[in-house]
This record gives sequence, C-alpha cells and structure tokens, in this order.
Amino acid sequence: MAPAGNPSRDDPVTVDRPEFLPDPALSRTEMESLQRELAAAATFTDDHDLDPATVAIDEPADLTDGLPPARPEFGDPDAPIVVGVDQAFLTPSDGEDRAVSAAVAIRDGAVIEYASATTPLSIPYVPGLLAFREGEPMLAALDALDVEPDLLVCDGSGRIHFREAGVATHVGVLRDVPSVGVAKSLLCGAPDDSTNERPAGWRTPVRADASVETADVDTDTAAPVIGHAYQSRQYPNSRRVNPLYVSPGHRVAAETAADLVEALCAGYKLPEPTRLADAYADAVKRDA
DNA sequence: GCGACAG
DNA sequence: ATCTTGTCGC
Repeated sequence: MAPAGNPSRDDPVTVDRPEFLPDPALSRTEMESLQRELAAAATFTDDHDLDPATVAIDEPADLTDGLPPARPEFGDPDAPIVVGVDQAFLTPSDGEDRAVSAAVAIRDGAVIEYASATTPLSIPYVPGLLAFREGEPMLAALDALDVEPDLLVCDGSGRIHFREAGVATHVGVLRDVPSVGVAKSLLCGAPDDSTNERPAGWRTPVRADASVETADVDTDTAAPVIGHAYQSRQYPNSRRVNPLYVSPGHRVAAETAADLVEALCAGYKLPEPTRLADAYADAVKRDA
C-alpha cells in the first residue's frame, strides 16, 4: 500500500523559480540574502480558489492498523488536492545522514496518493535555515507525486520566520503553489494573548517582534500579523496541549491559513495531511 | 556578553 | 528531528 517514487539527490528538482533553489552549498550570508529576496517574491495575501469548506476533513484516519490505502477513485474528483509533507531521518552510526521525505495527497477527505524520496543530508539543522537542510528532500518527494497540489501543508514555519521566509514559504514560492506552514513550536514573533490553558478552536494572532528583520516594528504602529497560534486540540480538564503555530507560506493570508488548518484538523493535534505524512515518513523509514 | 531559536 | 517503557489522564 505504499507505492513510492524514490528520486536520487542528483535528479534535478522541478521548480518554477530556479533562482530560489535552497542550495545547501551556499554560505550562511548567501542563504540569508536569498531568503530576503524570497520573502519579497512571496505573496502573503489570498491568491487561490480554496475554500476551507471544500478541503475540510471530518473523520480522522485510523492509523492503528497501518496507513489507509490510496483510493484515487474515491470522492469528488474536482475537489482541491491538499498535500501534506513531512520528514523523518535515518542516522546510521557509520554512514551519512539521510532524510526520508514523505508526501501524502488528500482529496475530498481521502488519500489519493503517497510518494516519498530518500536523500542525503548536506548540512545540519540551523534555526532559520531549515529550508536549506530539508528543502531539496521535500521537493524530491513532491516531484515523485503524480498529482498536482492545490495546497501544500508543510511541517514548520512560513511567514513566522526571521526573514519571513520559512520552509513553507520557500517551497511554496519555488513551486508557485499556495502553501501554509504548521509548526509545533514558535520560532519568533509574539502572540497577542497568552497561549496557556486554551480550549480547542481558540486562536490568537502572532505579530512580528524585533527578531523579524523584514518587518517594521515601530512604537506607534501595530506590528504586522505573521501567523496565528491555534489550539487544535485540548483536554477538558487539563491544559497540557500546546497550540499549533500556523503561518502563510505563499499565496495565502494569515487568517485564511488558520482557517484552512482548522478545517484540515479532524480531532488530533496535527492537521490530517501532516499527521498522515508523518506516519508515512516513519513507515518508509522503518522498512528502509 | 546574554538570550533565543521551526525540524 | 532522534534515542525510548511505562505511565498519568482523557
């Protein structure tokens, strides 16, 4: 049940904007200036035909007995295709580290395709430069997909980023496809309200702070909203679950990004596309 | 110098 | 992200 392309790292990756490729060989300074140019090319307003209602997922997938089989013939063939992307890592004590990138395409609430790619990792994780470590693996997995995504749901930040160019923005601009970033912790910025003890469904804007260099953080003007803290799940008598940090990747406004992610959540903390991509990445990692 | 930092 | 069993609380 896991048909998966397996492109090698040397296969050229398909992009609409090759000048923004996240080349891991760049210097840190070059990576940062590339991100500034990327942010300038990104669109943080709605430029798509998506309606949260048409991508909504009502029933969570049952993962207790493995991943659900891909059923391309199921559901409305004209519904938007939402693709969740996530990575897992292979760390042999002797060889090189490799990334397992997984993409899961969902349409009308059903999985229609799985695709993955296993690629060598060139650089370590550096906060703010995640796209240069995981960008190529993600693009390789997206290349292995037969269907064309109408929306990308990336694991990590989009506009919530020092230069407003997180991995969701990076991949979205390269492919010129609407994208949103879903992070489990906050990279930068400041929530309007405290995120403690919030009920499911609650959200608050996240505004740029002094660490966001691309935004003007003056005294009199309110700082721009770069994303939202969204409480996707909570327990009745406990306040342990942390919120999700949702931000625009490309061609989606901050408020809409939160609306879309809310519609894609079906009872678990993570939106279904991310949850399935996470499980699929682990599955590929296990038998590899 | 101190702090703070997606996966 | 990853290394990992039991365990506290829905």
